[in-house]
Formats: sequence, C-alpha cells, structure tokens
Amino acid sequence: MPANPLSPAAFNLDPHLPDPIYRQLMAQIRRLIAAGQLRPGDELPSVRALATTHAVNPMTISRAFSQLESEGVLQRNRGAAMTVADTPVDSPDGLALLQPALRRLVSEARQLGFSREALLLALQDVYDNDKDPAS
Amino acid sequence: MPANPLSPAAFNLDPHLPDPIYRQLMAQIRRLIAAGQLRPGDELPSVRALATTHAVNPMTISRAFSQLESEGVLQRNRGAAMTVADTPVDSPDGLALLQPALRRLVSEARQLGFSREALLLALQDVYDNDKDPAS
Amino acid sequence: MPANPLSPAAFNLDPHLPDPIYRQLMAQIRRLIAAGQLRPGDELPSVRALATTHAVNPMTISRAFSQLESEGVLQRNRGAAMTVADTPVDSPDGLALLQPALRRLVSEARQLGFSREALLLALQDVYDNDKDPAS
Amino acid sequence: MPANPLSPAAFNLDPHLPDPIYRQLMAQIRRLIAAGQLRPGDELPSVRALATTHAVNPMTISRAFSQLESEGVLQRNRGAAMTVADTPVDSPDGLALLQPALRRLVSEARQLGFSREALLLALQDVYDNDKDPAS
DNA sequence: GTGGTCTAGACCACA
DNA sequence: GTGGTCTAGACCACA
Repeated sequence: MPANPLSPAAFNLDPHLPDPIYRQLMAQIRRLIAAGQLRPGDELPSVRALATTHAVNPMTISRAFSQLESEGVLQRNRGAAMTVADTPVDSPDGLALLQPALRRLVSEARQLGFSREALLLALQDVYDNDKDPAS
Repeated sequence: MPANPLSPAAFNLDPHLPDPIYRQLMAQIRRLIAAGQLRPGDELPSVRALATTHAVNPMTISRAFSQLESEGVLQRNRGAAMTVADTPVDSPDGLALLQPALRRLVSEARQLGFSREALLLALQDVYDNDKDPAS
Repeated sequence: MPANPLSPAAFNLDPHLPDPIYRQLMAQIRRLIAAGQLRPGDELPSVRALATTHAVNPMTISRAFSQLESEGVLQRNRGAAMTVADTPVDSPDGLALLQPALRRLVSEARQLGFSREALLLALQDVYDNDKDPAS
Repeated sequence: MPANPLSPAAFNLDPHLPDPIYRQLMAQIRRLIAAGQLRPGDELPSVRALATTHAVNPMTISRAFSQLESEGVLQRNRGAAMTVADTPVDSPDGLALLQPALRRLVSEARQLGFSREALLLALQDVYDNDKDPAS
C-alpha cells in the first residue's frame, strides 16, 4: 500500500514556461525527494492521473518518469505505480540541487555590479513578497 | 573612435549551457549596459572578432546583435562597429534584470523547504566562494 | 565535415522483433562504436534519414538518440547532426557488450544439460550456417 | 505420489530481468523437461509454494502454468499438483530450445566484429568461469 | 488497474 | 538543413 498517497495536484506544470513540461516534472520530483516529502518506496501518482489532472498528454508524463527511472531515481513496478527508488542514486541534498540557481543568480548579480549587501536585500525582498511562486 | 574598446573576451559563451548561445550573449550585453560598463556610444566587438574568439558560428553572434538592434538597445553603423544606442530604449535597472534569477531561486528554495535564513546563508556561501563565475 | 558518412542502411531495424525498435537502434549504435566502426566525432545519420529509410516514425529514432545522449554516448550539436561523443562514457569493449548474450546462452545450455563440447559444437554450427543474421 | 518432489527453489525468478517473470518460469520448466530432469507424471511445486518462495504474485505463477497447460506441456489435476503431461506435445530437443540464444549471440558477435575463434574463446571463458548462473 | 511503444502530424528553436 | 516537444489516439504486456 502507498506509504504516502501523493496527490497529482502536488505538482505545478505550466506549458507556458520555457522549460519543457517533462523537465518541470522531473525537477519537481527530484526536489520533493530532496526535501524529504517523497521517500524511498513512496508511490507516485499514475501517469494517467497526472496527465488528466494537468491536462497534459500521458506520454509527456511518461517521458519524465522513464528518464528518472533510467537515472535510478524512480523504480518501475510491473503493473503497479512507480515508486521512489530504494536507494536513490547519487541522492543530492537540497543544497546541491539549489546550486545551479544560486550560481546563476550570483553570476548575473556580479555582472550587474550588485554588492553583496544589495544582493542579499534584493533576495529578501523577493522572498518576502513573492508568496505565490506559481506561473 | 571607440570610447571603450571592449575586448571580445569580456564575454562568456558556453555552448554546453542549456541557454542558446545567442541568448547568453544578449543577456550579457544587456547586463554590461545596466551595470554601466557599456555606455551609449561605446563600440561592441565585431561579429567576426566574437565568432573567432569563441569558436562560434558568426550567424549566432549576428542574431544576438540584430535582435538587440530591433529592440533599440544597439545601433547599427554602416561600415563601422555596432554601438550602444544613444538612448537605450526600455533600459531597465539592474534590479529588474535580476528578477527572473531571484524568482527562480526563491521558488526552488521553497520547494526544497529552505527557510529564509538557510537560503540567505547558502547565497552568501556561493557569493563568497564562487569567485570565478566562468564556465 | 563528417569524418565518416555512415549510411542509414547500416542499421537493421525490425518492428517484429520483441525488442522495441528504439532499443534495437541503441544497441546497434553501441556495437558499432565498440567495434570501432563509429569513432568519436563521427556523424550519425539524421533522425529524418533513418526514419524514412526504415519506415519508422522520427520520434522513435529520436528517442534512441536522446537516450544515448543522456548516457554520454552521443553528443548533440545544435543545428547539426549528432556525433559520437568525444570520450564515450564508460566505453565498454566488445567483449563486455557480448557478455549478456554469452551468459544467457551458457545459463540456458546448462539447464538443458549441454556439455561444454556439445555447446561449442552447436555454436560453431550456428556460426557457420547462419550467414544472414537479419530478421 | 510425486515421483520427483521438485523443490520450488529449483527455479530462478528475477523480477529485475527484462524478461517477464512468467516467461522466465515457462522457459525454465521447458528446459527441465528437455533436460530430462522433469519427466511425464512428475509433479510441479504448487502455485502458492512458488509464489511465496520467490515473493511473486501467485497470478504470475498461475499464468505460466496455464499457458504451458494450454500448450499441452503440463497437465492440470483436480485437487492435486500439476504434473508434466504424459506425452509432452511438441517436445523439442535441447538443441532446438537453444537456437534463439545461439542466434542472438552469433548476430551480436558478428556486429562487434568477432572472429569465429574469438567468439569460441569468449564462450569457453564464460562457460568455465560463470559457475553460478544465478542472479 | 499499471506503464510501454508507436504512429501521424504539428509546431518550434537553432545554425 | 538539424533536433526537440507535444498532442491525440491506438494497441500491447503485465499484475
């Protein structure tokens, strides 16, 4: 039985973002695992459930699942829902997953001439006011 | 004469990044202008110089220049190097240019369960240690 | 320019085999590399060329390419044909690639009670008479 | 009474192999018969015994049995264990059963550029060292 | 019920 | 020209 019946609505898929949908899903699954909200053995929503909930083609969902499986993050179970792999390969901590976004920000801030303090202030501002990260 | 003979090597173009090369170039030119390192009238390196320096197809450089010209950021000068437009249209301040990177970071950090403080600490860490933002 | 203009017909794709088409293609590309017939930098036929030659949907070909790319075997080149990666990750020699088939054969032969000599004779027989490995 | 009380552990079922479990079981039963280790009238382990021993869904075992029954290889006996059919229909000799594995090996070896001798040497090597064919 | 494979065909980004 | 993404819909294998 599912130790953790994750709702399909736990994900946020936006076809208008530059990132392809299947990559958005991959990134979010990885983050949920890193954040401990998805643990080894937990079931993921079925391809069909996710597809209908988000009005997306099942193949698009399937693509994300397959890729994560080939990376050892998810596990196929014949005839049953996919689960988080027992020993998520190379499971990076949250900090590692955040690095690309951090580096990108710092690199751009430096090019724009931001001081350390100005950058920190700008971040706090966005953190405090960007309550709804959707869309 | 160039008020500011910018070196082609002032840019950082990496074909392995997910961002297409022409967009990397556009973003960096915009940031140099926003940071005041490139000012109205300053010349940009020639397409050929940039292309050979970075081993990139000249058309790719040209595409970035053309797009910035159509946006009013750069100015084409017959037989001479492109320059920064006299009154760069829509020149946003640095903070506005940094917003996408800030939002993306905050959104990912939230999904990973980072607290406000943990995020600020992580940022400072990257800022202090990621001295060489290249590659 | 392609160091090695590989013909699309160099591959053998059979929709009637139990193995899915995209996996057949992946296996054959890997074998061509292991056999030295495809070397780092060599271009592969385009998705479209392979698709039309073998009367297969382009996405099926694309799937094989993408997977090999994510494994580090092939390399994407924006706007140009895919090439064999410079340093094929984990490039196994031919013997390693043959192991699964060898193990399977030995395991089955043992279960059937074949002696070492009987097995070798059977193999020679197939090797000498199965000249056309197609279909 | 069972002429030959075959242990459930005589089989080797691995859910991680690409072959579905029910096919693994079918193939192994056929081979045991072809090798003379299972003879007409011999009892097979019960579905339940096999399922618990190998931690597999009973329906999966049942499917293999049913298919072999419909092929005339096994015989259903009301209230008692299934047995090997009196006159196993179409009982192919071992060599015939080995053909697919032989053909596959030869085909792959050819693609990899193995000579006849190299292939025979590789086979002997695996035969001599792969004493434990399990897993 | 679950996921896997494939087609036909569209549209897009990049060089 | 190149590959990438996605849809709509079919059919299959497995449990």
